[in-house]
Amino acid sequence: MSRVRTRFCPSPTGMVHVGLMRTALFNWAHARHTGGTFVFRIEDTDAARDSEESYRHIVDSLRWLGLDWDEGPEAGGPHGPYRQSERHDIYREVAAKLLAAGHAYESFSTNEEVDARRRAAGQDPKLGYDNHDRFLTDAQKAAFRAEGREPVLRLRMPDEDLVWTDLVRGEVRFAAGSVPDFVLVRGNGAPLYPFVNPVDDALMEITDVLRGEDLLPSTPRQLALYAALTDIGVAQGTPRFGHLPYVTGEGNKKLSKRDPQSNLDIYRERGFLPEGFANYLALLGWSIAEDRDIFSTAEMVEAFDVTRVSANPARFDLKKAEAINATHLRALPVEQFIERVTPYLSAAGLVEEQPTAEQRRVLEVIAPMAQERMIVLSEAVGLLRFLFVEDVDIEPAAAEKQLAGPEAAEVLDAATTALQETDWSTEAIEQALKSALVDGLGRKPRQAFGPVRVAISGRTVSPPLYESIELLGRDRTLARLAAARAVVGGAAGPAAG
RNA sequence: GCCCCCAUCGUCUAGUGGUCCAGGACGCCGCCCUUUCAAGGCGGUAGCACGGGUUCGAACCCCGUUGGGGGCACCA
Repeated sequence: MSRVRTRFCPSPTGMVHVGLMRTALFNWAHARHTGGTFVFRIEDTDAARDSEESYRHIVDSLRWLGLDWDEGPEAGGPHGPYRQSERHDIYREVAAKLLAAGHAYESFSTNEEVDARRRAAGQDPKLGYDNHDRFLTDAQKAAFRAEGREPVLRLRMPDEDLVWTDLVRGEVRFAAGSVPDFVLVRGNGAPLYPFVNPVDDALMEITDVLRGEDLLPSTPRQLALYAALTDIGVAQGTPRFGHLPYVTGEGNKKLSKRDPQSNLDIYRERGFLPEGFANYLALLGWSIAEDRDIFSTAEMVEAFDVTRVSANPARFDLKKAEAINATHLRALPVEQFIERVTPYLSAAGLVEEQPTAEQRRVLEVIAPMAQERMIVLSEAVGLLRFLFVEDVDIEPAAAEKQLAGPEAAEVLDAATTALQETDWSTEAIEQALKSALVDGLGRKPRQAFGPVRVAISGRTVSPPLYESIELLGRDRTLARLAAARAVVGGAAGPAAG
């Protein structure tokens, strides 16, 4: 068997859909697993909707996920150009051959005429084109042209069942006659997707076509086209097809472009790790083993087998995606974690783009503790802000929960006293607070440390307390205790005095 | 309407005739740990859509029903 060649051929319109990236991932993994070639092609035959911006966006998304292509835009290759907008001469030539060989014919019927004929025959107009123009005489064609009509080019469908063995679904069969002759080229000469897609696949010698289930009903037409292309020497044969299950959203509907959940960018922006997101995407229809669902992209490549892809639609489950990502996040070496989190902190104005030595020091200490409290990178901003600002804004909900009543005042006062005197090390701070609050005041740990945590971080969730206080330094810590003390109100304590 | 695809816990899946009174993960619930919240550890909840076959034996094979989804353009 020849080397596997897969392709990813999006049309650059609008945003990047997670389902699209799942398709890219599976094609890529299949090529990599088999030691084959991954081809990237741009299907920009619709000038009205395609945009350069969208093209850049797709390229950027592929790179983010780590999906590299062997042939395609910016990589070149022996079968270029890899943008359909630059291949019109090829399509024109192939169309002419198909017409000359009798596989295609000129069709002049308008939709209205087809409709009328269906109705007249007592049939449902939804049946579509009726192959009426298959055997038009030259005189008839000339007459239509004289009327000013421009024919479309249609493929003559074979008179036999169209069957293939789908890589993920097994045998699929469409009965002879159930698919009408379809349009290859418009009246104005513009080639259409059902034509150019197989032509390019044939010319680029694609052996395995993995695509969305939505394209499954068009496969019989492609099979017929392939047969014709093979006959005229444009194709070497018909590729294998594998139809990947839908990615669905809430309910069971296919995740639409309009659903915000379908936009890859929101995951990138929230700080999903590419390897974490790819891991989750892979789980949408594929599994690596019975008892495991965390794996690297390299491990996926090692184990991927298209044949084992599920035919069931897969619901996009944000919770699970987050859990998978959190696992990858925690597994990151600290250095890497810092590197990845820094752009988020810097964008929020908390650290320099190149963190200063002091910022760097703080990050190195806090990173391991922050890492296991986060799901996505962007959460670092909220979690670590208190370490990089002078004064902290206390979240209203946190204040309400921990800074109300005389108990809170007592705790803050005692903590202030204790921290004024102690040595400034994690251990000393721990000792000072424990003896002042737990032993001295007789508070349960959660009541003792809750108010202090809110005072210093402004939130009820923060990295571990003693380490945080140490990093903050005595001055800022005392100032924040005082500020929190003012929020609590009531009897003046030592800090307010 | 026609054609096609799909059918195991709420969700994603493992399972390819016996080792399955169905395994894992997410979620949810409980417990432990504990300096809040997490994380981590332990445990629990919950499923083979239905009906017929085939077979000594069916989650697995066949047929049907029901349910869900998708496609039926001179869009891609």
